[in-house]
Amino acid sequence: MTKNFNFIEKLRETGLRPTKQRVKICEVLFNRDKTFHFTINDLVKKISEELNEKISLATVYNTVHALQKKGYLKEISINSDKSYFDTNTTVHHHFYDEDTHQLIDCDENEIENVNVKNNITGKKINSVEVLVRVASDNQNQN
Amino acid sequence: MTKNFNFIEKLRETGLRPTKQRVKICEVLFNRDKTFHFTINDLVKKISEELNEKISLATVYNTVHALQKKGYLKEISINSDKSYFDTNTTVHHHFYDEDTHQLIDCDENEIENVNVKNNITGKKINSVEVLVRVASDNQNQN
DNA sequence: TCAACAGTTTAGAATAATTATAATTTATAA
DNA sequence: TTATAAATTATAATTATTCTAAACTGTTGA
Ligand SMILES: [Mn+2]
Ligand SMILES: [Mn+2]
Ligand SMILES: [Zn+2]
Ligand SMILES: [Zn+2]
Repeated sequence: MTKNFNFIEKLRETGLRPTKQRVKICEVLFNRDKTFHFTINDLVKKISEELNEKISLATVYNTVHALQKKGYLKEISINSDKSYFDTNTTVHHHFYDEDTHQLIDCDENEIENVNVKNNITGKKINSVEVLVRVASDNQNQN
Repeated sequence: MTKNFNFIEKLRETGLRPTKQRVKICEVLFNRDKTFHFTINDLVKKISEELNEKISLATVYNTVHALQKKGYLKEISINSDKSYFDTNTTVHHHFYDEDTHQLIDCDENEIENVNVKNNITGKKINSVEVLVRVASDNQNQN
């Protein structure tokens, strides 16, 4: 989904009824310039900040999963206690800021092609992604 | 912790009292040749298979976290609904089999050094790890 | 246009992983 | 051996997520 778009048409095209809730969620997610990395909770917060209406938590889950299934969102796992989603659905690499718990896309040219020399027999490679964990310089472990 | 070891001494050295439960868990985890990737549930299952005594779930959680804090275990996130732990605590890469949900270490030479050209300013890189997602060749998406 | 029907929303219950609590037990230092 | 702090345990609490089932809405075709 591209920014500044008629999400009603876009949703209909992919077989999702363009309900009020879905259109609103799409606007929050896709009407932006940069990739958006979010948890369900982040999204719920954004919705209540940017919109008047409130959308039930179940609907936010339903819609995010529907959009993911249609290929408009991608799930990212960095932290096992909650799911992150990503409006950038391409195979790409991330920085993860361990201080702020923020995910940031790597630019194409920041990491060169990762070459996997041997694969597991009988399996095909679906994706090769790099996670770069960063933290502030003055480390204070306990 | 190395295999075939006196875990009583090893635990004491790191300031953990070598209780019966901890020693048993260490034996299950570290008396093996290959890296062990496991969920808490996997470990509980292994314990009840390989030992007579039963160890409470709370103690398994406590011990795994204690060992992790001391640097004998590493937490891996591939799937957001449960935590994986890894007896290989070095920075290394993984294959993740999306069919069987198995994590497998990459050999050193299977992926060459990943070069991160730009970093986020003010941050230091803690780790650079690759996740290769694989699945059986005959894909059946829905 | 508008009824019918499938698809969607919703509140709330259920589930599952994990963490907290608080009483009991154990390891160890004196 | 005893005192004390640390660890274990059963169980309750928490949190993210999914399920349920009733109410509601978007769409289709008469
Ligand atoms: Mn965690
Ligand atoms: Mn998942
Ligand atoms: Zn991203
Ligand atoms: Zn590993």
